[in-house]
Amino acid sequence: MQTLLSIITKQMQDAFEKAGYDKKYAKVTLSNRPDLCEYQCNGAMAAVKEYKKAPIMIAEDVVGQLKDSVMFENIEAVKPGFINMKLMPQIVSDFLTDMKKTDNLGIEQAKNPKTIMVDYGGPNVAKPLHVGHVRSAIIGESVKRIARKMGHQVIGDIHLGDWGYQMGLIITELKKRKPELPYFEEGFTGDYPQEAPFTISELEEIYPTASAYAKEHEEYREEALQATFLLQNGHRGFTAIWKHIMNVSVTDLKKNYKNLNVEFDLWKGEADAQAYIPDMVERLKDEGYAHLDDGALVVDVMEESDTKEVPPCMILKSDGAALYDTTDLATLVEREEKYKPDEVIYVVDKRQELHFVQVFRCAKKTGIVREGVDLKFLGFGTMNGKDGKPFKTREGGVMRLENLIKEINDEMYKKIMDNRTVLEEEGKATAQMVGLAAIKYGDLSNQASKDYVFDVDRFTSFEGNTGPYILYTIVRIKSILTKYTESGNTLENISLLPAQNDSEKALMLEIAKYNQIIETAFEEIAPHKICAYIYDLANAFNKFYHETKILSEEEKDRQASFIALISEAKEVLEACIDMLGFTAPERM
RNA sequence: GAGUCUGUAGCUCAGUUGGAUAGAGCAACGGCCUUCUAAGCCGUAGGUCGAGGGUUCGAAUCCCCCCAGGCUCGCCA
Repeated sequence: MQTLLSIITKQMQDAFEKAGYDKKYAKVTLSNRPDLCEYQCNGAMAAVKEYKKAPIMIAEDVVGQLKDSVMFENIEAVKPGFINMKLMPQIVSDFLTDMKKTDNLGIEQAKNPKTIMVDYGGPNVAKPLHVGHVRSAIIGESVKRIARKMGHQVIGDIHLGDWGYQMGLIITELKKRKPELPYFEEGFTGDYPQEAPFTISELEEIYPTASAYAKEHEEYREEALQATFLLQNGHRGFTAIWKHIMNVSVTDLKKNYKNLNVEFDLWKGEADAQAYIPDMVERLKDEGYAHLDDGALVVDVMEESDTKEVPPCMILKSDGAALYDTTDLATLVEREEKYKPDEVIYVVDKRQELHFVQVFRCAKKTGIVREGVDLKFLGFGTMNGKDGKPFKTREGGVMRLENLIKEINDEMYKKIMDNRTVLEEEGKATAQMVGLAAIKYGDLSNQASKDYVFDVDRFTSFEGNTGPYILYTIVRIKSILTKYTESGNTLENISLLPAQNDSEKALMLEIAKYNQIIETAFEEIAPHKICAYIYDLANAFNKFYHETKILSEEEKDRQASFIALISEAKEVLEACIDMLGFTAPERM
């Protein structure tokens, strides 16, 4: 259904035209002076140049056309030329009633659904997830859910880093430790063991050890590079090890992402792109896009409008090896072939922007993607500690995601047990839900592209603009609804009456913004706008809650209307947090 | 050096794309629980929107120039 804003704008456009002005000036916005009005139009001032009239006169002409409209409780032209509007309570309550009747709380489904791929710029296997991975997962998950809510088909791909030098390092270190394993036996033709020769915790230790050792020892490094080369060229034993690494890692990653309530449709990685590289390289050469420069095979991607030097996109190193430009391009080849996406959104660290500029230009220039495919870079900022520097543990190491989550959950559990008397089991489960909300809301409420400060103390304090505050609001509503039905009432067939006071109307107006907000959040790929919205909505509810005694209301129709109202508020809040990627408990 | 992003209350952040008196939260101070969860609500205080210039009826927002900081700048990913 239409947004409330567009319904009002339509009225305003008619009024502008009837009054003899161009309707392009009839843009209506939310009021920035809630003390004066609910909606405003500033078009009269913009129209001054064209009509050479005082803005207040234009505004009055327009208002004259709307004086008798059933839509407005009050509409007036003010000082320089503002048009201030207050809606009839009936209009607002009717809008909410209509909204409730739709499947999606009024969100218009895309007429031509797009296929959108979300690339999470994947973590490397064999390395534990750390805080750096959390943003990509959280933001990507939310972007995915928002797009789905709008009716698009979305495919999330974790895009693992599973095909580089790191693999060679692990193989080399494993050979050093357990040379007797059959993977290292020349000419071995039997079956390799089913079971991996390491556990996840061993794997997580092997990689950093090997990496550090290689920096100090030249011949070890050479061996690792050689192992990488052999793996990439199909060495049987190494491929078997690689599969073990993948199995062990992916199992562990799945567990971790599950704790974050993050899901991927595809668990593809760089290795999957490998098969597409040779043909792609051949084609780029044959069709004259690629040329040799300093021994490396590159595609120029400079454009005339560039104010700086944009380095060419590098397809093959001078030793003939592929690198990450290559992999990302080959991945696009694969995606074109299998999924034909209309849009690909890369949710990766903003420091990789130049790399993606190169890849996008190269993909378009060489026809790797079809004409019109929208390649988007959603770069996110660094998660910093209180000192403003990249987030570290107290000891100065990299904070593992697992530990971060545990720290938050423990803190939460303590708080819950202090505040309420709940069973241990329920306390634990609630702590997880609230902890996740704290982390995700803390992240998503900032603009993705900016660095932000992850302050554990602040996030676990749970006052003010936080995820737990939102959950708390939902829990309050649930509690009332439960009590209402327990005393023999039903939630069926209750109807919403026009608001009788300011806080009730304010709550209705907030709820009514929902479809508008989600549309904007989708278009701008801006989950933080949803956070800002539900914070306002929660505030509006809590104010209403404070002023209105619902369960003791004696007039039954009025009470039912209150129930219908808060129930709809709950639906909107829950739909929003679902798009942010967390859920609310029954109690907290 | 070049490019790019950022700079808003003591701290952490918004600011509806040029509108009215720049808003929240935390921290500080004061008030509200025999009544639906006080993780809440109400109030006080806190600002030269980094500095300066320009564009116009009107600028945190657009342009120019400085200042400070972050990040990036071909064979790592």
